[in-house]
Amino acid sequence: MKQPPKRYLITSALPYANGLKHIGHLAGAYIPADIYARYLRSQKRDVVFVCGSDEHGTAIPIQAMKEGTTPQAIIDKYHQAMKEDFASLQISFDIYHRTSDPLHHETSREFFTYLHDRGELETKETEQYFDEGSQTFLADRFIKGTCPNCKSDRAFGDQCESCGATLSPDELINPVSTISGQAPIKKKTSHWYLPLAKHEAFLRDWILVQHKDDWRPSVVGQCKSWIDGGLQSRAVTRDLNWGIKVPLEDAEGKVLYVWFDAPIGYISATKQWAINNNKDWKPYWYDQDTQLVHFIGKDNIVFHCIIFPVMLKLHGNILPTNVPANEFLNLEGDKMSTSRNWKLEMRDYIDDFVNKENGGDQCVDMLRYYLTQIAPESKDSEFTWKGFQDAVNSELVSIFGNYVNRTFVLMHKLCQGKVPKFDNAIADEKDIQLVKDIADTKAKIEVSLEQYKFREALFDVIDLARKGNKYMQEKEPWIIAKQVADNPAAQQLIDNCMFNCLQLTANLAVLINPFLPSTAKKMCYMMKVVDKMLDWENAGKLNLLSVGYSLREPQLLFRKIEDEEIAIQINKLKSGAMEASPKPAEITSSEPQLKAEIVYDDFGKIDLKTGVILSAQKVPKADKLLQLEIDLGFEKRTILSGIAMHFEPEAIIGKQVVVVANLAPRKMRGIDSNGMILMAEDENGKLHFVQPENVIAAGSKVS
RNA sequence: CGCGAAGUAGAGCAGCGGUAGCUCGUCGGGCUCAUAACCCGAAGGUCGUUGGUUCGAUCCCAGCCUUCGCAACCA
Repeated sequence: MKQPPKRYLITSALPYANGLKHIGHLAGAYIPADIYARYLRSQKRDVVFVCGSDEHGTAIPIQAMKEGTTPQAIIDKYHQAMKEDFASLQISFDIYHRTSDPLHHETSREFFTYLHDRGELETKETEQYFDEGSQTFLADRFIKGTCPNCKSDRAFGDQCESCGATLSPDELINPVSTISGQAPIKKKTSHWYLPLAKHEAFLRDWILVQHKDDWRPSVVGQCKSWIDGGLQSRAVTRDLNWGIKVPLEDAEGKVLYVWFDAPIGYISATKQWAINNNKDWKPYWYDQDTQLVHFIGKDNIVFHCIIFPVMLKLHGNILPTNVPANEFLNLEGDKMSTSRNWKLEMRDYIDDFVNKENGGDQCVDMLRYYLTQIAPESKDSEFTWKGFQDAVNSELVSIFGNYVNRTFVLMHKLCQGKVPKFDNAIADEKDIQLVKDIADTKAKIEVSLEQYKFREALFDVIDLARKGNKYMQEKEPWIIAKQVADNPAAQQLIDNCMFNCLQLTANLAVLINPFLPSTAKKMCYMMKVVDKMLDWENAGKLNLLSVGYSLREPQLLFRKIEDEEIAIQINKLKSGAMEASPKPAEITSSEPQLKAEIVYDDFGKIDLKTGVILSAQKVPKADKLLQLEIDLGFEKRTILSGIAMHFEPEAIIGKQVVVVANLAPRKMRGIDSNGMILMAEDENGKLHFVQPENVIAAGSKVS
């Protein structure tokens, strides 16, 4: 067995301060990290658990524009809100910092300067859109235009809002600055880049060889994919006036790119924590005997496994020991989405459950329980309200809560509310087995947690309660109680059983503590023991409650979730999504989406001809494209059409079509396309050929 | 298209070369200390698909299909 490391540094992904976070974030990066941190603390390990708000980047000023306020107001608002939500859900950060803090700015600038001075960064000059009105370079998101794909005018420099296509600013037709409304000009700008390719050998060895077996397969797999795909240099600066100023003389108007400064936030958070607690932060980032673990979602793998480690290596820091990235959590059968309002925010749950009269800490633990139980550790998983109800009612309440409750009730009834004596002389196999089960469970949980298998570990805790229920059922002390009047010696059988049941209850408190801290606390209260009993080393012991010690009356650990409650939630989710989704029928009726009026001459420029499809085949390396051979009567030509998703190549041979015959040739996927086929799209997005009513000669004029 | 991950009972997952397991749900029985609960039992799967390697494959190999993801807002 390896020696445990001297200290642990645990990080959760820095949440971006442009909105509230949902339960997917919670399940992916915060609850697992919190469980891990609490587990290590209960073992008295040296552990620091850091997080904070990520407050730079283009999206913050955009959110400010949306809300009609300043970027500073936005980050203040969301930083505060997120901090509160995490506290409500008892995520036990040792510090929740923020990247707008001066200490972080200073740390990031030092980091950049360190790499820059050692020549680890390169500069490149590129042309980017520049808005003369506001005298700023435009981030992708600040450029609006017509989508080359669907012709909608709701396209931005990064993505089309209408068809969802990923775009680059250069692809936009008629780009316009969203700041000034003017057309932007191209202007040269230079930026600093991190040349990742130089570190390929290091990454290969470190990830694909050294961590081949102890990192999650999906993490290693993705890294391999990126490394094999060729590592591109990545810009570490941007032209923006929101962020950390680049600490160089000739860098006016440039800031560090948000992904560069955000992970450094882990370091500055550690520094701030050290200041607050009079500690030294350096060993946590420089001493090889520190275990650094990043808890993130799968979308963040590239930053935490490739880019940030390269930065850390160049800067002389330690590298992460593991990056247990989680997959995604879906909600009631669909992906979570802010724009479609299909989501459950942490705040919603807090308001609807935790802050309700029958809520409180038990509801925090219920959510922590369910989210851990369905954590998307190896593949995407799904949150459903019915699943939440089932998990709480049939596992937390019926198995765990009920075990504790029946133990307490019985102890008060049959043992005068005191911890009875255990007589070894009459111990039987079942007693021995129970003791063994406790020790085994502890060992099993330790193994699971060391491997970041939280779901399995939690299952084993509940399973131990299940075994407790079974033990009690088999011992039937309530039956034996009826014999005591005739045979006083039988009381010892009851005492033995209740002694074990009570010690098991104490053990359950220790084991459940990392997962459901409030529940563990409540159990301590009932057992009249101090929180120190929850130290991990106490798991497996059978003397946690002393003989003769009188315990409190039981209180229920969890309440049931009623059908109405989940019905309300499901309704809320669905009606929220309805409001967010634009109703297609209304749009078409209220604002007929017509383009600007044209004159006949404009139309006359278009030469439409009928044609017949002679052959069709899929274009390699393209999802949507079919390569068509069209007979136009006077000539045959090759036309590419983006209809592969709708038609099988074989099925459309011989079809009549209408072709824009004088469209300028355009190269797609290396093949020249000479014209365009007219298609009609129905309300379902399905495509239909536009064709003459009867079969007519190829090459006929259409007007 | 390519790359990564995943496809096992109604749901959620485990197994990863030797005649399919767990939890929840369903059905039946038992019990009654307990938040109408707990305990026991049963039903339910041609382990995505097609080939191959093997004495033997859910597990190894190859092809295919489906789902999710794939670098600059996003766990």
